[in-house]
Amino acid sequence: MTMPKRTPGPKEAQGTTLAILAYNHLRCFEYAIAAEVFALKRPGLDQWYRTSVVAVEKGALRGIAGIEINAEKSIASLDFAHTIVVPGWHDLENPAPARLIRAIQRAHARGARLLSICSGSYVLADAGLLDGKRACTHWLFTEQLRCKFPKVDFVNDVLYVDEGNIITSAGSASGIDACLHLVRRDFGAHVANTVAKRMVIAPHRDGGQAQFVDTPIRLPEQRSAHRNLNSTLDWVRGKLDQQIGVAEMAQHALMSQRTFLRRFHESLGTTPKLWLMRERIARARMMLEQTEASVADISAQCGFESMETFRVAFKRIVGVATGTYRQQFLGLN
DNA sequence: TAGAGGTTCCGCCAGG
DNA sequence: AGCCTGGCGGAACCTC
Repeated sequence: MTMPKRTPGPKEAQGTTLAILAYNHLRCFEYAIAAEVFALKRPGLDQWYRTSVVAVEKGALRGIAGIEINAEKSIASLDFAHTIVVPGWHDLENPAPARLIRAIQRAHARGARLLSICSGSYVLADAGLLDGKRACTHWLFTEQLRCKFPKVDFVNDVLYVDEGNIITSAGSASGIDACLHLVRRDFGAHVANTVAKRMVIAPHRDGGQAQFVDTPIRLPEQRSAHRNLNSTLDWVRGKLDQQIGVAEMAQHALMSQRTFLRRFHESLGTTPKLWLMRERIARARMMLEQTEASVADISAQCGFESMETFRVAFKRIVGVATGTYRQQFLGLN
């Protein structure tokens, strides 16, 4: 995943009208991801998205595998949506209808946010909204879309790309990561974690889809290495307040440092240091949201050697300063 | 902001 | 021959 260019924080949730597009040949899994995250009632929360399904074509819509969808709203309602979710488009040779493209362009022009899942980025690229921006799509389609839209910087080593008002996600399930990212932006890490917990998934995955491309079946000894790695990650998570180096992690995983780095990258698509930094920052976000601890205390409890290091790392990864982040979160409640 | 010192990452290569 | 592992060295990065 990439660093968000802009992380406006929970205040952004003031505009919570969200539209999920539905069309014939709809990819139901991606549609269901958005419905599960955004449309499900969250009784414990004061604020949540007001979600509706918007039909691109008239009449009952047919998703893949024979599912029929009767959407309550039409394209005209997109003019009132603060956020529009575009599930995977069914056919890269067959562009989205001009009415939809125009509605999406209008929405973007007035500042609405767009989130695409999988090949949904084709629709956004076709609308010209990704020109000059980084974006991603399913790794199967990356080359095709690069040729079709040379002005778009399609990357294939991430789960999603946050370009502020436009978020594009990679292959199908990475839509979950992108949707949770948006929830995190709007309502904070605690709410995003709660949603993830209810869905029984990890609140945040590191690495990209590169790790899923042509991955061979693991040999028994590799599975054993994978188990060691998981156990080491749990071990590290249990002592985030302490200084841990790659050498110690490798020792715990019963591997040489060099092999540990290889296994780590194969499994998580990132480096131990970067992973550890994100784990520390994730804990810091939770503490900023849920406790009144000082920044100095949080810095120490999250394993940062100095407050300065903590502040710089937090700003780099989250996009805003610690104080601003806390203020924005408290301002929501 | 610059620079020193430490750490991490990765390409290369030899050995099993 | 092909694959995996681990050591080495240098570049890049981080921290103070």
